[in-house]
Amino acid sequence: MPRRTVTTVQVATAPDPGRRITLKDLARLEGVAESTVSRALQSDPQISLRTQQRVQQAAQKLGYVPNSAARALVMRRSHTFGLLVPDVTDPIHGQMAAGFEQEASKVGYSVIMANTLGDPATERAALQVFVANRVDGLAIWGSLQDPNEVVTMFRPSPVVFVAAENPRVAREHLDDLVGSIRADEGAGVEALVLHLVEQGRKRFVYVGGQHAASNVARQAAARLALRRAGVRSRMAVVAAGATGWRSPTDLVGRIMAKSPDAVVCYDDKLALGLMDALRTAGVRVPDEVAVTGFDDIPFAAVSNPRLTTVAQPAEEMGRRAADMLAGAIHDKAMPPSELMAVDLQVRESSLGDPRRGPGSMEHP
Amino acid sequence: MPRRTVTTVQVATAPDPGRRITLKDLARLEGVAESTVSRALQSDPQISLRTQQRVQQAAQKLGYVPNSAARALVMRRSHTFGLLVPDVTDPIHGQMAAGFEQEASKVGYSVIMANTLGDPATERAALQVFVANRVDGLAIWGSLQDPNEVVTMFRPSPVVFVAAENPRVAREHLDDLVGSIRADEGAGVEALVLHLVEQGRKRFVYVGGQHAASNVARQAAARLALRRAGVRSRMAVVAAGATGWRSPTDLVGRIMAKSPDAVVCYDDKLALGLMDALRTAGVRVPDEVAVTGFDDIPFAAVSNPRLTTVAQPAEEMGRRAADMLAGAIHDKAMPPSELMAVDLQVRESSLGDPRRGPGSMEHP
DNA sequence: TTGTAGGCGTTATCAA
DNA sequence: TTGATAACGCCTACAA
Repeated sequence: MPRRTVTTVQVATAPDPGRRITLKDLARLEGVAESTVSRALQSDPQISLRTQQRVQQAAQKLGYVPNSAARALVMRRSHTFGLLVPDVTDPIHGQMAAGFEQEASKVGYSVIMANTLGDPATERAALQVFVANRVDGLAIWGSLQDPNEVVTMFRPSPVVFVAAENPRVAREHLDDLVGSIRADEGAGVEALVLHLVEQGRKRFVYVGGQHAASNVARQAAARLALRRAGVRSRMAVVAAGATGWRSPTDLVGRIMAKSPDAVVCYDDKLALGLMDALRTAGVRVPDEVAVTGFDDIPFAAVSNPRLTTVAQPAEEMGRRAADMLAGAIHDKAMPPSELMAVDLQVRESSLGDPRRGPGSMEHP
Repeated sequence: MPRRTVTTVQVATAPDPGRRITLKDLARLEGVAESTVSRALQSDPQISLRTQQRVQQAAQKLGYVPNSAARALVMRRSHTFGLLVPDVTDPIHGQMAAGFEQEASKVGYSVIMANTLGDPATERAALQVFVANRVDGLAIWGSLQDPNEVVTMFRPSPVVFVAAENPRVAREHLDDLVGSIRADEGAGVEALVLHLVEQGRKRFVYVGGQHAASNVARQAAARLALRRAGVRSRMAVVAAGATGWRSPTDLVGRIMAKSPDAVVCYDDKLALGLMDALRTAGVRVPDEVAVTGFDDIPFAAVSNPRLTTVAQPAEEMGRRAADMLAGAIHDKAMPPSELMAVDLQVRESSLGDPRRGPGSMEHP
């Protein structure tokens, strides 16, 4: 390769290669004090406009990026939120995480995310990491831990429990550093059950998921709604355990043993998997049994048959969580609880009257 | 409430309420030097076992958690990875994120996550946050930015591009701070096309997604495979744009205008949405047209008909990304590129020979 | 309008 | 085996 005349601009006091430029470097290079640089970068009006511009331009040119660890240390603010979810693989958690991250970054916070995978030890470890990082706020979707402990652990940072139908959160009204954001599961399940009853369904099976708290809530709500609707026959309950993603073939037997005409599932994943298993078993949905879900993940709208479900505004809930945290940090207080409206999505999987034979919906 | 005898252990020099206990507090309380505490907590063998235990117990009891900002500052290590994904709402990205986070935390790193939502400005902002946080490594799924710039920006921290069929990444072989993890899309698409051809399919339409690079790659691979398989008729291409989640009804017309008997979709989301739209339009899958996806998200296995697709090991790819970063930090070098095997999942949506009328699969 | 100095909570290098 | 002490990079009184 031929030699060329190269004009290399050697920076005066070139910092170690690989070392990132610091505020001090900038100060030295511009011949001003560190504090001046710091203030100039914050556009502090007590610094002359000329200096501000000069410094800012230099910073720009040299690619200066403030070190947030240093800043966090002195400001006692990490500008970071923690986010604890059971499993981002689940679309509903993904949506929540996306909404949370989006809003957080909009209001100036970055987010450290952790998956618990339903493991208490993992969750404890994650919480530890969050305090080590001195997160300014924490959002938890379906904690396994005792909320009291968590809040105490993070005091004085605010904590918001999302989708927490956890009675402990609601009841104990800890202090104004705890918030909770819930979807109105009761109303959702009631609307769902009413719809099914209107369609002539009578023999209900509830298929439970693994999330203890909200599972219990939905199940209880279903039972209550049935009583209110005047359905006399007892609702059967089948536990799905930790399965619930792919076809839960083994469930079909247990469910069909109850000879139901409506199967209310804990969530959409479970319902979609179940519909697949039912198809394999030769059980027609909705003609023989109606199947419903909860969440309204995107796939519920395109399954065959399309899934009747209760839409939970997961993304919005994530956004609100971030907002609440930011608000709490600013105002030093938080609304203890927020209830989000849910929305019944009636689709093919629950339509048609079982008494009148095959439903009117086509789903070739 | 009756008064009770309460035994309150008043800590000697109680720190400000709300202030977290520091190493200095611990030192004062235990009557030793800060450095001793620091070493004791690290189980430094040059500290007597007795002191180690004493300090560790005190730390435990007082709930001391080291401040990672302070540590990061002095260690010049944040023990943090950055993760940039287009959209965690997408199961395939969620899986990748989950795998990445899981492995990262296993090897001692926490992860700051950012969604770009396909917006270049958002991506730039996120990258800025990552350098501000001095992440020790960065994983990017499908960057919009110029890889060169990104790597320069983060030097000397390693960067790995995941699922990057980005020619710039592959070609330029920047330095040993860049890695790339790709699924073998070419092989996957080829297997897929061959399977379709074997089933007697002849008239192909490729439906493209929005991710420029890998979309082009899959499309080219499909065309090549067809040629190799000796199919003479030209493969038509339809662009799906940014839609692709819910039923892309408008696509159906454009696709069916080509009167295909096989529709190869960019990914599963698109394929599942399309199958729904086809059903609405009265087009039978797979009898009239076969439909295939890419990714093998969980829902592909339970759709009706179940979706033939190419399984991409997203979670594993996420884990490998974290491993590569950790390895690179340790060894100061990185494998430039890693190719992961994909796996053709033949399911109902592509079965049956269109020449022999309705396929043998039932999907009521 | 700008500079000086102290400290945020750790780790690491010296001495003792 | 343990203690002082100086960084790490930044912010903010307080001086000048």
